[in-house]
Amino acid sequence: MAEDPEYLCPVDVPLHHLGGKWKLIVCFYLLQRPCRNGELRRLIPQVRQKMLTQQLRELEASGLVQREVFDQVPPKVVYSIVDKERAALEAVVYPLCEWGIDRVGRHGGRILTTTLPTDF
Amino acid sequence: MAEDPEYLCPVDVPLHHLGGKWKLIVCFYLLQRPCRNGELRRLIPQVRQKMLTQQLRELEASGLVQREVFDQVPPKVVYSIVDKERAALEAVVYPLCEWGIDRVGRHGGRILTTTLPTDF
DNA sequence: CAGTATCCTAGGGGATACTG
DNA sequence: CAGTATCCCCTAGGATACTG
Repeated sequence: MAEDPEYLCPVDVPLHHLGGKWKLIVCFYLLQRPCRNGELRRLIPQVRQKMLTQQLRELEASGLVQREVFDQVPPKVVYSIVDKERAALEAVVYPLCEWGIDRVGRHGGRILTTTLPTDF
Repeated sequence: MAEDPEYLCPVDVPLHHLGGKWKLIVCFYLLQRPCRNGELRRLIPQVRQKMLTQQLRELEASGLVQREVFDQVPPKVVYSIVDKERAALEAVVYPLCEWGIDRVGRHGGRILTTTLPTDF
């Protein structure tokens, strides 16, 4: 995540910005709608708070996710996809989703969550 | 890489099969044309032989890459994308490439290799 | 040429506890 | 609620050497 890094080839770029263990999953959910910290934790039960925070910060540093703090008690923080990056991000995440769905169809496996519950 | 794994969400699937440090990069080059072991090593100078072999084996296990051995001296081994998976793989790798190229255009950075030299 | 076989370490990431 | 702060483990992956 250096200033002006050199990438070996084009796919190297997304690898640097989305390569974390949880980043794509977080983006998958945030693309559906903005989420609070606790929502993301419930959507991704296996992730630890530390990791979630870290990955969110890195996505923020990449300019893909924005963090909005509401100054109130109890605290409220909402994460969302940066508007300007949404289209580009969708163009990369959706094909990944389709590949995933297509693949389990042809090779087996089970996908637990495809869409995000609206009232989560 | 279990038999019939459970995936949290659709992007989780590509994460499991393409999530290695070098897999996407290897696929990027193999999508252009079949390559020998040594070619891949020269194309990806940072990768260690051990890692290259390991990632290739995992791609093979995922049914994405096939390994052809020519029984001759000196040995010749050619890796290539499995025909049936090519279209699906392209549908996911190309958008990643475009995102990469688009992103360095808008945010800075330098991509060293975009296309593979034909006579490599 | 195309790999194994060892050895080893950095840091990614888990668990638990605490705070504004 | 939304996080830090520690501690610690483990394994992905690096370095080096050897082989059919």
